[in-house]
Amino acid sequence: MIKQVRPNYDAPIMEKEILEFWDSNGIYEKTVAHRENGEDFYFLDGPPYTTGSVHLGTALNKTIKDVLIRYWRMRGRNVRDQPGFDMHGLPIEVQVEKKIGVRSKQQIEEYGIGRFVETCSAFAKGLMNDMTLQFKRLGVWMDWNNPYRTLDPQFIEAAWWTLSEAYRNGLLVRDNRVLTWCHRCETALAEAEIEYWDEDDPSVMVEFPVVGGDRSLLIWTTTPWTLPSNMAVAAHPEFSYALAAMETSGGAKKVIVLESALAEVAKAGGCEKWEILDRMTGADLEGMEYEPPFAVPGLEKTQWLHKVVLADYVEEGNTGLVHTAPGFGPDDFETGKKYGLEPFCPVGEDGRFTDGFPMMEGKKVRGSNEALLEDLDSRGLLFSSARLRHRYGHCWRCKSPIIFRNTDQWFVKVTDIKGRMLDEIDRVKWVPDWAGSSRERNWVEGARDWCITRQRYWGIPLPVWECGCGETRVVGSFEELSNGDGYTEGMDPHRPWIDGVTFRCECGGTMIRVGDVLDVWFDSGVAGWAGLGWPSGKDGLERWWPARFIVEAHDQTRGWFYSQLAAGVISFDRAPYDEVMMHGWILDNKGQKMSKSRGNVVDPMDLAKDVGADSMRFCLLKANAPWEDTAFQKEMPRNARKVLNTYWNVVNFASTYMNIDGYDPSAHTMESMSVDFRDEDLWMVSRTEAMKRDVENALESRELHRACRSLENYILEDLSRWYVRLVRDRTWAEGGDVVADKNASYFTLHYAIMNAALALAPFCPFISEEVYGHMGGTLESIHMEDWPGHDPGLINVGLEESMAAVQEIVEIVAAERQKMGSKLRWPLKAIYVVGPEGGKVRTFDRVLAQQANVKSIEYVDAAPSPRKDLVGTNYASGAVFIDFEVTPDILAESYAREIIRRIQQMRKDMSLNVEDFINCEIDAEGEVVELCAQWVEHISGEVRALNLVFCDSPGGDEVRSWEIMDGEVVIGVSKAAM
RNA sequence: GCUCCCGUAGCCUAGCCUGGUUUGAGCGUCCGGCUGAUAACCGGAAGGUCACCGGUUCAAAUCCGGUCGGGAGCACCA
Repeated sequence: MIKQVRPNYDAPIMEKEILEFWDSNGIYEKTVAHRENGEDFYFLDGPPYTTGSVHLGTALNKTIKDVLIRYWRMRGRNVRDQPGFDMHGLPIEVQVEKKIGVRSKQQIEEYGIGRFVETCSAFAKGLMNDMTLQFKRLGVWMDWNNPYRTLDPQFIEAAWWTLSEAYRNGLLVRDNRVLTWCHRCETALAEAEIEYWDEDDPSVMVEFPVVGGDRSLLIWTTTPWTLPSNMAVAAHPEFSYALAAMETSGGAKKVIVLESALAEVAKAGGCEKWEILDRMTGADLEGMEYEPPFAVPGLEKTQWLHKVVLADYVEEGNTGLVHTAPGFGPDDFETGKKYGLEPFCPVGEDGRFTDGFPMMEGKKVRGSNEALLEDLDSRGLLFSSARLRHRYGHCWRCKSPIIFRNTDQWFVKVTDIKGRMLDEIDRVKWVPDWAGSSRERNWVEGARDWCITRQRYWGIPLPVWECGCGETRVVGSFEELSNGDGYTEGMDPHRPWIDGVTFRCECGGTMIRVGDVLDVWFDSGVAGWAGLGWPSGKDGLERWWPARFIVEAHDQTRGWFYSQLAAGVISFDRAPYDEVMMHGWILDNKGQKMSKSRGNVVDPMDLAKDVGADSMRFCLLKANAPWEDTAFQKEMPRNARKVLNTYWNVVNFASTYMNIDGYDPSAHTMESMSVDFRDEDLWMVSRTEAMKRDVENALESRELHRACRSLENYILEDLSRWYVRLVRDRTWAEGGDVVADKNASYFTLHYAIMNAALALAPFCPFISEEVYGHMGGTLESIHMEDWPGHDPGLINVGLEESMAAVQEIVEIVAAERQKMGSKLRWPLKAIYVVGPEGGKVRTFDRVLAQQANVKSIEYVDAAPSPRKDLVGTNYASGAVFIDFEVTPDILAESYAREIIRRIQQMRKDMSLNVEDFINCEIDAEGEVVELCAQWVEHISGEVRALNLVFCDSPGGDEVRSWEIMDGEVVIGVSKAAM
């Protein structure tokens, strides 16, 4: 049976009720169970980092997932929809540090690693719960009671297993390299963890006096603090260098620099003239020995120490001679290796000088710049000193400037499996195609070995144990771990507890775990099997793996798309997904990234509170192609709400009258109604089938914006603005002879509303549920329904063309009326449709007459002869002539309709029910009364008046004076006693 | 320097793959209308060098090449 919906679309309240309905009736669980025999479909959720609050981008992300999952369920699939959360890592650690008031690793260790890790864990879980509530409010249906969490022991075991596979295949190695380092977090950082912005730094040229000569090599640097670690000077073998004599502010100098840089160098040194004394190539300089800028006591003298070496990365800028500190520069490190220079790195993990450089021991490196420069200056070695603004890297979490440092780290040898990864990119389906063929491919081609170790606490512990004898063991399961000393059943595998587990080495020594934890980017890379309980159980993997579909924002090209690809190739020699969809970001209205510091953040929860989650979802989806970034405009949610509100109004209209007439949708079928359909009903059915076809095609091609636009167009144009307008009269017709015709319109209206609800269900799960429940849906929830496939046999192109022509003529008539000052309420005498297209229009004769409000329509081959009151207009496939002559009959009908309109307004103002009867008394000028005489019966019928009389002083419950066509009319209305 | 995406009205965009009426919508603005869906709704008007230049073609917003601008990523940043 049909239940009337509440008159106003109050989405926030309605949605809360639906959430409550879902919750207390276990609708989600029942829907999942409903499909348990369907085809298995492994959807894999990319785990959001537990920040505690869902931003618009995350909302879009989960909305896309929810839409597709609901759609697949409607298509009968048994979708695995476990959500995930990324819960380890530096971001949580940094927040916890702030919370408990510590600022360094040393303080954390004093606080106790165990306490610290437990705090991180509890903190992350709390944030996860906050986010879960927000996702639920947005209508996202996932298995919220059973998320995979990267902090779970089972998840950790899966990561260990993957690393042990990597080790077994020679893809996990320890290496000594120069890497980006955060001195505050005291850990290595990956390139992805570095944020760049401008920083003011020294820009200095320093003289390195050549041993046994009167000249100096001139180098340029922006990091004076690396000078104590200088071990060589690099020159390009083919560049041309010059020995030049200069008269500088610091006195007469002889320097060796790149010849082409002489002018710049001289300018920096405050000298206008110079003389070139000699020329040489870089190769000629090789082996030239110089005095290091700082005396470093412990530095072992080797063959190439403090000599000019050759390197072809040297560029033709600055002095052309590059200060080389193998402990602090990736290139320097490589050069050092080539020349047998052991990296000298007198800087600790905390970014302070060690006793390796006693002069500055204990001082922060960047803070030592000035003192070092002063020292150089006092010795006459500072050739020039300036400041430079340049892009500099910073730690993504604590914003400290990063430094380069030479350390031991563990690497996944991505460079060894690059070929396989690229093959897999080709095999996987990417949406859009270029996300894979260009973007992901481009990233993988340029990828370097992946440094997966971090010197921190809150993360998956590196499962590597080492013995002093050089023996290494990589643990791949808890079962293997249980063989260790110090293992206890059910122990938390996090630090510090895991650090207490040791293994007996074959040499008799003790194997101790390497203290590092994993880069959090590695965590989520193994989600595809970690969530399935692998490796401790294999059923899940065999049943579900690999993931059929994943979808994330484009930043995951180098994040999750990549980490999964690498982990998948390592573990299973394939990409762990079949289809990857990429989506864009939600930016602010100017196209800038939303961020707290910019103060331009829009909170999805506010939108849900304001216009409802359905409107929020709909506006995000319809705004743009999913893979494009969207500049969020504040009117977007309001516009989306307008679409849903219009739909709601249609349902309100339909449910009101169907309810009054006791219409039972289950008593009719398309077949049984077929004899009663009017052509406009068949037109509406045709439009409905086309809409379903379009929405389905768009869902299959992941063009969700097109699906939304089809729905919007259907609801606004076809259903609301046209069909409802057409069927109004039929809806309130009364009497036995109109029942069949009315039922045909009800059936069609109901069919349209229900199909719209079904097609809308994945996108706007709340309003569709509410409508379904009120319009006689037979299942407990619309989300258990099957997808409403379309019937091509019901699509009638000819009928649609006819209707389009009629709509066009109605628009023309309306436009011409406006020009002529003729209200739609006043009937027109006639219109003439000229041209061969008349036949098309004729199908909808009645519709045209009614909607344009014309008394007569004539189809003619040629334009009628011109006369007064006849106006002609051309349209797409013909012409229309409108006869604006006002006859007494037309004037009478116009008056009648004006009066009807006023009485209806009064009924409404009096809050009468649609079914109530009234009595009317009307006072008007004699001429008007005369004209209306023949219309009294019609007026009475339209306004449900039992008695309608003209008199001099009208009375009633409500009396009002109106101005109609320059004359005064007084109308009195009373509710009639029944 | 390299790669990718984007550029259509004041704003946000459709159309581009697959060339073909006068480039469509929405928002905003102005004017009007309608109203037994009504704290709604509808119509009309103004507003476009389809970023620019060149090419292919009978025909280019659409295909090709280049330029400029915006964004993202890579490399570099001693």
